[in-house]
Amino acid sequence: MTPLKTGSKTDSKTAVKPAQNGAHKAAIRQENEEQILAAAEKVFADYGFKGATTALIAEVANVPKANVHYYFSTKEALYRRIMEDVCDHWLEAAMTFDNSADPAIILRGYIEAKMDLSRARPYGSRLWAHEIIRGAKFSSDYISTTVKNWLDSRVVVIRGWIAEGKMDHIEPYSLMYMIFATTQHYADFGAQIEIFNNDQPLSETQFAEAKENVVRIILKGVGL
Amino acid sequence: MTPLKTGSKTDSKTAVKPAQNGAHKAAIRQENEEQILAAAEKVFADYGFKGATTALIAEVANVPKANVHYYFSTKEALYRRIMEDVCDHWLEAAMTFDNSADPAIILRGYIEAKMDLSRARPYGSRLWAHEIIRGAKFSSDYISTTVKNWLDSRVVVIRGWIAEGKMDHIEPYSLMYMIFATTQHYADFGAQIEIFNNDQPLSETQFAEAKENVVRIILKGVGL
DNA sequence: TTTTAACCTGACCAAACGGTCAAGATAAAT
DNA sequence: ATTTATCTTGACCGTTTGGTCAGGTTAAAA
Repeated sequence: MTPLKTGSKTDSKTAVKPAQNGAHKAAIRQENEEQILAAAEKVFADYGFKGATTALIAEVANVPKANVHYYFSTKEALYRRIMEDVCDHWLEAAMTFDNSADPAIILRGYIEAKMDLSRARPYGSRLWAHEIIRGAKFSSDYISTTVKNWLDSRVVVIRGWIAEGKMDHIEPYSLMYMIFATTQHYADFGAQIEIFNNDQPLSETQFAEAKENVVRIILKGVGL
Repeated sequence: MTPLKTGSKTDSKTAVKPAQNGAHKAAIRQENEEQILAAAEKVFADYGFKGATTALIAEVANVPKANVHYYFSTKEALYRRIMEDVCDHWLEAAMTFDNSADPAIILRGYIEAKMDLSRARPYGSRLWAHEIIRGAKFSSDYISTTVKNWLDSRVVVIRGWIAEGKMDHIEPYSLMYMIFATTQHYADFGAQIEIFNNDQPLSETQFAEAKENVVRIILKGVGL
């Protein structure tokens, strides 16, 4: 049933890439790390840091448990590494919220970017949810510096729009929390939405419509 | 430091209530159950089902671990019991979404009720979040029957409003998901909001303002 | 007062936990 | 061909886990 993992993997590798200056070893490392990281992201997203087990991560990654510890010294190191990845992706979406264009265009772009991120990397969003629900033990520094600075600067931008009469007088933090909540909801509560949708995941069309609805309600809601 | 728990508790009880037909025993049971349930709700909310430990629940409840198992046979039984309580409270809030009045009044009432519930019982909201993030293992039946029926009936009501021209043509599910997400966010992501709020929990005034902002954005956003 | 039923809990257990390690396998460098 | 460095993993270890239980205490009933 189960083929000889190491053997077959090695064979296919050497067949494709004939040992060019240590490239094979590097490839092995990269592939295993990616496999373990992907598995860990899923398991941590399901059970949180405490509830996740290295044994399950190893099983999902399809490697022996000892190999997980060969590439990542501890469970916490693995968790932190994944949190970094999640934060990097969040920052990418955050970049779309610049100050170079029309408020409606900026907000629409940011909401759509966050919704797309939720759909593309639901495990990352859920992992973040676990992290915050538990009290942001590992990431309070990141939130109170990077994220808070970013958020506060966006709040200034929004206050500017309000002062210029471009949108309604809405407390910017409330608006941003609303965007956070709504966009991440489609990842974090995906299981619930799927049940409501007659046990079917949202289709691409449905998701696109949901995105458009969210954008429309929020933009109109703040007078844009 | 620590007073004799059983002794002092018993004394105060007998002093107040002189053994009227087994009332004392019943009171002990009720008090212990409540203490354990409150502790378990907090611990499960922090760590989820798998991550929570009966030892920690016992510690928070200030009873020996064996006593937890005396009142609740298994960890799962305890978890299910708390989930029932959470669902009951959710149903109460759901009741405010009836069909007897003006759409704006109904939606405002429902949003405010959900926000208030989030603030009054944040642990319940977080527990629910854990449950759904993990894939609704324990509550998929409840969601696919009770909650889905309720939601579908509300969707019909909203479609009625749209047909009558009372509000914009918005996909009702998107709107409801938005309300779910936003109202629960203030409980589930309370730790994050607290950091953004300069490490201070939202004051009553701030929370009231947030509530009003949410109501205004959504009502205006759907054309009410 | 005696009996009975409920409550209480320290001590214990098998299983699962995160993590270690020695010994072997593989591939790069010499 | 040999050495060296990296990758691989079954077996193992101390701790924590959910759950049990015998023996005790307390309060209600007889």
